[in-house]
Amino acid sequence: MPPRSKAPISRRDRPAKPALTRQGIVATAVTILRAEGLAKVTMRRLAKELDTGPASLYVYVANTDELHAAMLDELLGEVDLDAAAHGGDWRERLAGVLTSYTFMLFAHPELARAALAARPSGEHYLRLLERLLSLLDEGGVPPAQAAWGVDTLLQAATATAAETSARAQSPHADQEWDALSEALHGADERTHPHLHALAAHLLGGTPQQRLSWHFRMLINGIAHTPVGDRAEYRR
Amino acid sequence: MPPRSKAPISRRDRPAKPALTRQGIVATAVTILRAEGLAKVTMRRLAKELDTGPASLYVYVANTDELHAAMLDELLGEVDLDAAAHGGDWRERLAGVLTSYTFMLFAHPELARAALAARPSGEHYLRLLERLLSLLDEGGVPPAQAAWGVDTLLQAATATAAETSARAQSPHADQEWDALSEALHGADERTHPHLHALAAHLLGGTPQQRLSWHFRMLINGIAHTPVGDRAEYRR
DNA sequence: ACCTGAACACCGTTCAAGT
DNA sequence: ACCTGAACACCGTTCAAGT
Repeated sequence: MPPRSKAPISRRDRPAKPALTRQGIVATAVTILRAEGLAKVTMRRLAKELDTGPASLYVYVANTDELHAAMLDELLGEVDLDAAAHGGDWRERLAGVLTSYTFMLFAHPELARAALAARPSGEHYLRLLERLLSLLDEGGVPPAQAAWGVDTLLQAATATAAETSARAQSPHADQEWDALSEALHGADERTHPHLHALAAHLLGGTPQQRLSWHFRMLINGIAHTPVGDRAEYRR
Repeated sequence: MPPRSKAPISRRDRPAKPALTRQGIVATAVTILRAEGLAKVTMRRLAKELDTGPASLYVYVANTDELHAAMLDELLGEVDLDAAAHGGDWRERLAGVLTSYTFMLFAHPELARAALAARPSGEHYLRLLERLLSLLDEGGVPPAQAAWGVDTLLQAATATAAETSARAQSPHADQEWDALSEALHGADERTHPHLHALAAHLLGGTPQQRLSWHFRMLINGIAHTPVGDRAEYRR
């Protein structure tokens, strides 16, 4: 508890200004994120919201990247760790948790990009890791593979959200996708035979279908690829 | 060839200012990137380098993200498409190309983050896609799996570079990694049994070992996971 | 130790006006 | 059509000085 304030009475006409805390800063940042998006969560704006100057924030937060990581951990609290728990096998439940994680990032998409730069290390992140590891353990996946595997699972989910978000956001992103689509459909059969033949497959499928295949594919790969120096492939 | 200039002679004391072109803009951007990093590649700085105002660039480039994508395609020309071609099987050669791609991004790490937001669609990108598809075809991977698979392979490589880059860059990044390391090693055995047991595995391995396993794992997964609505897992 | 005002050194993008 | 000066509306971070 802080000592009783010695501030002069002349401060009386403002509502009691709450003391700055790391928690309060992060909570306010998340509020702005939900209401106006990550672009508006700047040190200056945050300071204004907290009725102080930007310099004051640096007592509690090292820099913008660290702030983003802390915000992500806060949001990780929303992830449903028991998604698809209804009697499916471990793989379905694992995919369910990952899908819940991905959808959370879809809802706050700009944060996904930031998440690749600065991974969170807060309690919600640890809880998520623990849950993923327990599901892999349940499936009998060897510990070394499981440990490296969770990293790749979260990376895939985060990167997918980061990609999808960017496209959904800017009005220019559509044009870029069109450019790729046109390039693939117009691929020269002689110089790029595979692109030419697979254009439809490359661009096909709904985001949901591709995400679902992606998780299944990773789970298969993780379960069947031993850690070790020598390259070992199945079959 | 442009028409002979009608500019008045009074312009004589400057070295002939080259006409703006998209190619020239991207080339200059890459030069600044190599010399000073992506943070210095701003519209204003680029304009100054090209002896014009920032507004002029918007005739050729829609926005900063699009510029980044074009720069990445330029750098993609450096990727060795025949890496590890010395008689290894298709999987080793595939991993070799992906490693070459990843190392290129390690050298220009900030661009990797940007690459997730705006995928390139230039000739070098198409060449890379074509090569990856041909190797998967050589391995007999079914077309639908190969098409979705290349996306995940490039995503994994790009995301890995984006993560690694951020850590290598900021002086604060070390502290963040330490925070995660400490959190994992200090995980409570009762509440987080798997984290506690696997802390060493989670943090272990060299980046090279993990990357190599990652690619092997993906190749296994892609080769053995059929596309389809029903969840199908091996074994 | 914690907090702050002010400053430093910049940004991306738009738009009306020119050629 | 292409190009531009100027403006709009901002940034992150540091630091000396205060309490």
